[in-house]
Amino acid sequence: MAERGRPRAFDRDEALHRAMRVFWTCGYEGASVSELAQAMGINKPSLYAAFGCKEELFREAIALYGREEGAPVGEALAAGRTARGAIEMALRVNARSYTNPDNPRGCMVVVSALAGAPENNPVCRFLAENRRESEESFRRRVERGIAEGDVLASADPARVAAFYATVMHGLSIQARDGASAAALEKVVDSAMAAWETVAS
Amino acid sequence: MAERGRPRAFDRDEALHRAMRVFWTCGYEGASVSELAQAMGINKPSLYAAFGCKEELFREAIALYGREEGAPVGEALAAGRTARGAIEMALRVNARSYTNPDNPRGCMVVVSALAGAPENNPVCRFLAENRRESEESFRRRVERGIAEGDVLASADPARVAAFYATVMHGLSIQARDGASAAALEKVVDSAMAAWETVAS
DNA sequence: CCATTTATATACCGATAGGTACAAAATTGA
DNA sequence: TCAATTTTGTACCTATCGGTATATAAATGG
Repeated sequence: MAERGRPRAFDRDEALHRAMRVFWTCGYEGASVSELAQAMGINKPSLYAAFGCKEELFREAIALYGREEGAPVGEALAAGRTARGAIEMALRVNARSYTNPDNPRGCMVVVSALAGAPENNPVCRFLAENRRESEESFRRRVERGIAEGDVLASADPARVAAFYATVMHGLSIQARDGASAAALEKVVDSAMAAWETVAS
Repeated sequence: MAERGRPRAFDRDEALHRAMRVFWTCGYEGASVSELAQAMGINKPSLYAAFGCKEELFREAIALYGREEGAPVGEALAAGRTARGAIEMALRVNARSYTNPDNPRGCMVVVSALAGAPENNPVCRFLAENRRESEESFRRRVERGIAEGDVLASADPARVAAFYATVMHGLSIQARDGASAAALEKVVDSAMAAWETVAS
């Protein structure tokens, strides 16, 4: 069970956290491997030995981001007693996260690779798939609301999900552009005002 | 008045159009100067002689984008007889543009440099400023609506502008992720349903 | 026809990109 | 103690990055 060779001298999880912040700040293409290694406090061969390649490191960083910043959103969605309350809480959790002074601005899944060189298309598609899944989770929550009776049976779950996903993604841009937490909360207020019409 | 030396063998405007499409597709960092020159049908020295440097070429491309894709939005804003109608039309014009099969997906100002390497921060800030101006134009249109009596005097123009700017920016992400024109139009329907509450 | 001016294409610049070879160091099992 | 295994740091690889020197070609003014 014990490890055989020379033990790793750095904390893999801590290093991944630091890499995540660099990608979150600079984006996938804007973060160089040298810069990543420096921020992680290791040399490049250690980085490659532990994480494979730049793209694999990025995918692990996104997975970590999902666990740390995305999980509270999923919990809010699940915990809300109505679909409306759940989606509102999910948006508010995001609004706080996007403007948290301890974090880079906006959602890492939105800001780190919206466009890129042709050879990096897999990274862009990976993030797009990630965003699609967020919208899916909104849709499923609306479906659950219909099943539980807190959403009209005539509502179109896909339409509701598309609208609130659009607002959520837009919040990342506003956050990057310097909007305050209070400003984003007001945007959420506005978006929720459409609920009765959107989910009808 | 006549030009003195050897005449330029390419159409500067046509070349700028082609550069714009490359930046729009790949983003600022994802578009290499070699790739740009190839798409423009010229060699790199011609590119540098005509446009200065990569960043200047990008800024000219954004200006061209504003003239071609942005102008109809400004016209829609100005032409609408009410603030509500004007903003709705602006969003619909964008929804069409973002999903136009002849164009790359989404708004070039949103997708081409949301994050980047530290040395490219000026480009990111330039685009952020561009987006801020879009939001400003929404705000001014709401103020005009108050002055003309089609918006309640109690409305908060900044709040209305922030909400619709958020939706507009979110539309770019949805478009990049493959949403259809019809899907984006439905999102606009949903956003407009919030008007009475947001502008009150 | 010739000097001047500007654009062209080729070939190149130093710097950095992502990624790795290699030898020394640090651990384990025997 | 010693072979086997893994990590470490240095130094390096090729390819490409943004950008340019240079010589030639094509125009104008005189």
